[in-house]
Amino acid sequence: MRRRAGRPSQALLGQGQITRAALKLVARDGYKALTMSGLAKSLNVAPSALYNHVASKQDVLLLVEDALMGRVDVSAFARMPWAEAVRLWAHSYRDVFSAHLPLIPVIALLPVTNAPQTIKMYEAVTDGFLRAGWPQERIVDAIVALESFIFGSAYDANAPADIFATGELAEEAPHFSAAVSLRRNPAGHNDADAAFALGLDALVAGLAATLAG
Amino acid sequence: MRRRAGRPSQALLGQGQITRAALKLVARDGYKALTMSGLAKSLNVAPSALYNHVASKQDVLLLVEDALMGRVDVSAFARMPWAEAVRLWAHSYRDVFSAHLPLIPVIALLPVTNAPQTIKMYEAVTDGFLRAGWPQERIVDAIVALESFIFGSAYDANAPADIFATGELAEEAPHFSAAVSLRRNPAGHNDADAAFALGLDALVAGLAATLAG
DNA sequence: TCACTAAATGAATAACGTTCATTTCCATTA
DNA sequence: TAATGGAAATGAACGTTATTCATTTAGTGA
Repeated sequence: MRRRAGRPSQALLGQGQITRAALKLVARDGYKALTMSGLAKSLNVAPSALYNHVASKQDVLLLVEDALMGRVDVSAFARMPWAEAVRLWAHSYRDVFSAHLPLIPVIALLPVTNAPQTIKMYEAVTDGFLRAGWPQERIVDAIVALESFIFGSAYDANAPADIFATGELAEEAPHFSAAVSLRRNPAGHNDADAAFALGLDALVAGLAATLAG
Repeated sequence: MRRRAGRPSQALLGQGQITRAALKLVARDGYKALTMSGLAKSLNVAPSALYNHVASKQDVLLLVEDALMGRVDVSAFARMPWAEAVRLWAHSYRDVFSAHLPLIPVIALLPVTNAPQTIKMYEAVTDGFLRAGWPQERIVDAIVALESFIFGSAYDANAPADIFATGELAEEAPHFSAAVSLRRNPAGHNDADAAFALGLDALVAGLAATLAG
């Protein structure tokens, strides 16, 4: 299904073009606007034409997902101690997908086969774990644990500020309501960032202790 | 919008009935089958009749979500030390929503107002944290961090076994591929459970250290 | 020039959530 | 008893959605 090399004219569509158009569409109008019709229109093409290059809309989401994985910064693993590198990677990972929540089920549930950027990222992270002395057989579990936290935190980063407002039922949950109203964080940090930092520090410290023990 | 008390016959629909029917439908045929038409049919009613008791399908999901929150076991907080209670609660929480992935965006993004079971759960958890000596102003962040990990782990629990199969690109990620193939866990535990246990232990230990420090 | 093929088209379909005018049926009031 | 009011059910309709299919277009190689 790859496109031939020597085909100068009439080369309208391709997976690359579709991916770029989808990214642009999502950046401008969000995922609600990422429809096959809208995508086709942005490429000046009929919706059905997309199906010559892509098997389904899921396929489009996979292409977009892999492209975004290339934006996750793994460079810290090559130049920093493990704990600090994990923190920087996790922050970058969360920030990228906070703006792409609908992709999280795709990442979390679909095989990485044929997702080169995704595999590349995992390789860089694995390298960092190996250099830190992690035993091969625990590395994937550790990465999965960190990823689970990151995905959940990406959701949390998009939660409205009043998500824990108890409303009329406040009297039935006095301790929780009090804890919610006392939740105040350092200037410049919103609630989601504080919870993310707290959990990430705990997770990294706990994993380091596991490795040492 | 509450139903009157003395209305014996003709009492066809109500939020309670809708919630129960939706839970039954999902348990039998999954979330793909939870459509307004299917839900109405299971209640022997026209689809439009549902809108007399519910504003939207989102509303139905909210009702289901709150009902499920009642199934999360928080009893350990009343009878066990903090670390062990958190572990049991987290396991129960993950297990409940592993079978209800489509609800995770709903839980993570929508206010808890008018979700009594949800608020009840948070109150029980908050109580447990208070008894363990946590300062009020950190409790919500700690719960949010744990929840983020739990939601992500619920996704992971539904991932196919071959999710990390690198396929044709294995040569470009040798270290990762090796780590994936060495990922083997004790009998009776699948991969997702091992990663969940590893991360949960690390998170709990790390949070305990934060509290102590 | 002629076939072959990749790729675009436009019409069509089924399923979805949702709206709305209308009707039904019960409980209350006159 | 008869009339009234209102909650709730109906069935038809609408606008989107992803996806399919037969058909046409146009460029390439023989």
